[in-house]
Amino acid sequence: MADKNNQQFVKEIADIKSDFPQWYTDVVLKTQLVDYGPVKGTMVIRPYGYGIWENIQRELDNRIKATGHENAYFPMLIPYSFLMKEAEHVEGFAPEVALVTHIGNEELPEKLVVRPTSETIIGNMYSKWIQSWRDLPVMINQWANVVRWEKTTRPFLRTSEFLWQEGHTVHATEEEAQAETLKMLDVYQEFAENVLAIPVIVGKKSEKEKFAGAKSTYTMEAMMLDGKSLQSGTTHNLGQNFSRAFEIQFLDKDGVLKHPYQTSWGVSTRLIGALIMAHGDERGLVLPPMVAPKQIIIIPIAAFKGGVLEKAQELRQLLLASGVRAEIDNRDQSPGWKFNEWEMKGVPARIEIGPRDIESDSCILVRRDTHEKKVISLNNIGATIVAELKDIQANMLEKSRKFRDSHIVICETVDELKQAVDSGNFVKAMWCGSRECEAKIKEQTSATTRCMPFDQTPVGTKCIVCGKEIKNCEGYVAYFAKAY
RNA sequence: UGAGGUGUAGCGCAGUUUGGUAGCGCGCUUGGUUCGGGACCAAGAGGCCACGAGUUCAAAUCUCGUCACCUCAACCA
Repeated sequence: MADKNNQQFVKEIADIKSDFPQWYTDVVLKTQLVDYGPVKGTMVIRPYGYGIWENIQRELDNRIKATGHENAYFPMLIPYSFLMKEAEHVEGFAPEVALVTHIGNEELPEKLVVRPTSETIIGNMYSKWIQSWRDLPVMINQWANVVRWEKTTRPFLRTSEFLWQEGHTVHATEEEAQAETLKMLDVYQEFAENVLAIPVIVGKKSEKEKFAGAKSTYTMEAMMLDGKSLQSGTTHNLGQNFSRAFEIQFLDKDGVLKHPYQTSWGVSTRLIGALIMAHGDERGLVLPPMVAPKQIIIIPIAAFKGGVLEKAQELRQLLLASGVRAEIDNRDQSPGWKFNEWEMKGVPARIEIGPRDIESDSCILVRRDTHEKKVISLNNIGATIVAELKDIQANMLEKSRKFRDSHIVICETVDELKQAVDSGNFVKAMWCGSRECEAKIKEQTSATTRCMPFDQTPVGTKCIVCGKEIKNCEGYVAYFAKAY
């Protein structure tokens, strides 16, 4: 386990703001969340990193089921012809799909794609499953891996293969589909804020940024510590695009054969990247208690002295009984070494227990988020720790929210916008909605349209680019930022 | 694909200018002393110097070629 050069690591991450991607990569690798795979852009998620994903999965799966969805599984290999059925979809995905063309030495009669997303194969099945209005809605979710051959990759943020959850629903009416699209965005937002402690900005994607094949796409955008935006989850209203392409039809109550309306929505292992970059500090990761694989690490001091280890084990049992994920680090290393190791890995709090504490029936608690150190009594320790973890979770969200809110700038000119995004801010501005103006901003500032928030209270009267008057809902309030 | 850079021990690097047969730090192993913020002593293990072909008595080092990776640009639900 203890096989990394930590001193070097601390030096490397000393200046977090000036070289964020490097810091990020180092944190990811040195904390042993992930390893590079043998194929370019693939990653091996190590047990500690996977532990985070398991907690994310559990919490999110509960929420997905609570909103009426069921889990299912569809094949990884999809006939290439399926992908071609929806024009925008194939155009969007074809450049980055991996193809299976041979089995052994024999060429396949039809190429297969390794799924980049499952709308097509699921659409194909839905066309067989759905006949009547009584079959609707269909509310299915899948936990799976997908492959997208991006040109450049970064661990967790953009990898050739990643794990995700994709929901695919079918509804009788357009209204129901739109309601589902917005409901799942709500679920994602609540999850991001209460579980990941990451406040997000939600809204609608521009035409340019929407999902290939969707009628409209909604997003939650999270601000990273360097002021760049990370698209952390999306929900799509697919309209009838796929139901027409895959000939999904149902006989409605009125006796008319209709194409149903569909949605899809997903979040991925990218969320782990979001956690790292939204909460990390100069010592490494900071994980919110809800997703931390270990919530409390107990470090025995002078464990070779009689009674210390026994006391630590007793303490751990008390915490386990209170539902706290607690572990003892009894490795043969100095205490200081262990403190740094577990801080780097982001464990929300640690407990030190040594001969002095045992005498006074207490222990020392050190929080990862505030570095606060205090003596706590061993009496009723389970309840004390549960409350403390709850406070850490809340404090992390609060801290992130303050950071985000203080890095949103309202701008009225492109120059202002450029300066603001260059110094690590999100920009809120008026936009006429034209593709030309959107393209100009990207060209001149390298910032992109992140979303049009639901709250459209105007922050000006003219388009930030072309200066056109915006009135009567002809334009939008939009967020702009550099993005990962 | 455009421009630049790097390949030497598990990780990070020095050595290349001026050719002489392999080094440093961390990590790892063993034994001992330690343990409340990255402990110390001693003894060890570990390398086809990216690959290939030249030049030379002699190549990590010089020449030519190949491959891989990284950064920036471009691309990126």
